[in-house]
Amino acid sequence: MVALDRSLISRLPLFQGMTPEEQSELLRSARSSRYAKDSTIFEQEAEANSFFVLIAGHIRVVRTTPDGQQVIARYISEGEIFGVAAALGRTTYPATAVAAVDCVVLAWANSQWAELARRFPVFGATTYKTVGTRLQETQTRVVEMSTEQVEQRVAHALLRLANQTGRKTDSGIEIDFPISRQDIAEMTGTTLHTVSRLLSKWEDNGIILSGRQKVTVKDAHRLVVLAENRDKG
Amino acid sequence: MVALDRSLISRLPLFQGMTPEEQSELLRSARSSRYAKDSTIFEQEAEANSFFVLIAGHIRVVRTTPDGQQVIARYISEGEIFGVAAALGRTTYPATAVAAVDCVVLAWANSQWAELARRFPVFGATTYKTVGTRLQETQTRVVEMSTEQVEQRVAHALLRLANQTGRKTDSGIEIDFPISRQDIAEMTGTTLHTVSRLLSKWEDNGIILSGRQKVTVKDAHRLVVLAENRDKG
DNA sequence: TCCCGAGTTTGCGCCAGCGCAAATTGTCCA
DNA sequence: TGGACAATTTGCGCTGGCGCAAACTCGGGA
Repeated sequence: MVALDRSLISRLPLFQGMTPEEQSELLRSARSSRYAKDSTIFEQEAEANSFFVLIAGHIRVVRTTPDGQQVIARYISEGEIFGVAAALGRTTYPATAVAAVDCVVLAWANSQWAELARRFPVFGATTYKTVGTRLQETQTRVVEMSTEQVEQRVAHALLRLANQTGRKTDSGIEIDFPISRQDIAEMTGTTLHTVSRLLSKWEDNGIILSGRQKVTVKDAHRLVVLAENRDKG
Repeated sequence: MVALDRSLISRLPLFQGMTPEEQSELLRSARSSRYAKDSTIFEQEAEANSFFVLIAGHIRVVRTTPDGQQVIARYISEGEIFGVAAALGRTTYPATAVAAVDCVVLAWANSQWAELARRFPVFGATTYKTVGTRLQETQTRVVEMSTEQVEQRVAHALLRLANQTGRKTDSGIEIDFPISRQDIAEMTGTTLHTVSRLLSKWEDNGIILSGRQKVTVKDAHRLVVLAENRDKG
């Protein structure tokens, strides 16, 4: 359990449009915890008891196939709600959530969902909207997997990461958490080898900078061209 | 506009748990229409004014890429709600909905959503649950596209169609609406040529029967083996 | 009934990207 | 400071499935 200042959460969009009193009340009904890098918040197939809001850090949501292959469903950023499929009728978590860096998380029991959604309509509405948005995004991903080459998909993935979690540095936009070639492969449906080859090429071309578990986008514009073009780069 | 008997809808799960009076009221606030085979219910990118429930028929939901390629997002069956992404915060439809056969559809103005969800909590709850389920299903599809071979994906797609919309005939389970090789290709991220080759092979092996825009699953069990096996069939 | 066109089948060549293997490099910990 | 290990890079050969092209075949409308 972690003591949380209200100021930590009042900056998050999810809690905008609530009075300070409401924010405090919402906070009181939650329990908060820290998760160390690489620790698991919840496990696929486990009984879903809680839903969560990420206060600080980055979380990787992973689906594992029966034969052990992993696919990254999405990364969760600060202020996002997650583990809610359960609040929408599921009884088990459909994926595993792992802290990509040290994280701070708020959790509520699922049984509180109806009550909270009633008391804080903004909260409920935002959640439904979020789920709708994720459905759209996931369908977009299906379209990409169906119609694009690997190079385009990887370019798209990097651009998305840079937009959502990018941190401006003097050499470009750096992805804000450790991410391996394998991770990128699991986001795009390819192998770490192919990702490595692509990143090497792009680094030679001055489009990105990369190191161990690190990618910096130097020239987003050219990456967009790669992502959209149907020809070779 | 089509005159609708309440008995037409009272059998649908979506309207279970409502009193006959509520059902009638819900019906009165909707407008109903018929759509001929191949006609469009709504178009991708168009302003989203309404959401819908399919009363009879089958609807194909399609996403088109900027360069004109199509991907089938899903098929809608009787009793399902669709075109709701708008009710969840979007202002335009993310896909195009086309009648796969002659259809009967109920429609409500988006502006009625909040009111209806308030008056008929079951209706709202079912919808949110549906969206959650579709998110799961779509993510499953991403996993399949990432980890499975084309043959397995096509087998999975056929099994899903057979389960959801299959009609028992004396020779097996027949998919209940006209579906072309091209359609199956757009569901699985491959080409009609590859689908055709697979179906031919499976027909030779006695697993399916197929004709023009028609597929009948004769031996679902062997299809499951193909869908799950990592080896060749 | 015949004809036309959409839907389907099938052959052939090719290549993007995978699988395997081995070398290389950065990082953390003792 | 020196391993030791994890992450990354890179070479090489192979193949699943795509693209193209052509032939074929239903089914419905004139």
